[in-house]
Amino acid sequence: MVSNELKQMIWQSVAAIPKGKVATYGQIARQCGHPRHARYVGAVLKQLPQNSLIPWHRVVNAKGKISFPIGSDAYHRQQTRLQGEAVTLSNDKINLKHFGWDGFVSES
DNA sequence: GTTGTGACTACCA
DNA sequence: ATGGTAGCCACAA
Repeated sequence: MVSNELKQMIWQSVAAIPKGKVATYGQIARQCGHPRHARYVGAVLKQLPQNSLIPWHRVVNAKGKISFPIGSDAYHRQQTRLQGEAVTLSNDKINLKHFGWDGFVSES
């Protein structure tokens, strides 16, 4: 059964994202040893309970944007959480550089 | 076993 | 830069 262990690793990886930084689904998947499972990362985050301590809001797509339709409730929720972590957005785009597991990866 | 789905990506016009 | 397309792959029905 792959999904259980993968879920654990995903939670662990997401939880390891430093405050004020963000990572992409692809990075998380890669870090877990499953480079092609970016979508599954999203699926797992979706399953997280609202009271979860996992900082799911620090996970964005490869374009550095929130992976929700702009203006949607979910989008606004994540945006709010990010701003609460001192992360800002300019024109729906994350400003801070992405968190890289071996340092930092330049964006923009 | 087959089909549809998706909080994704990379590539190309 | 922006939008469309084609791979991708676990999961649920």
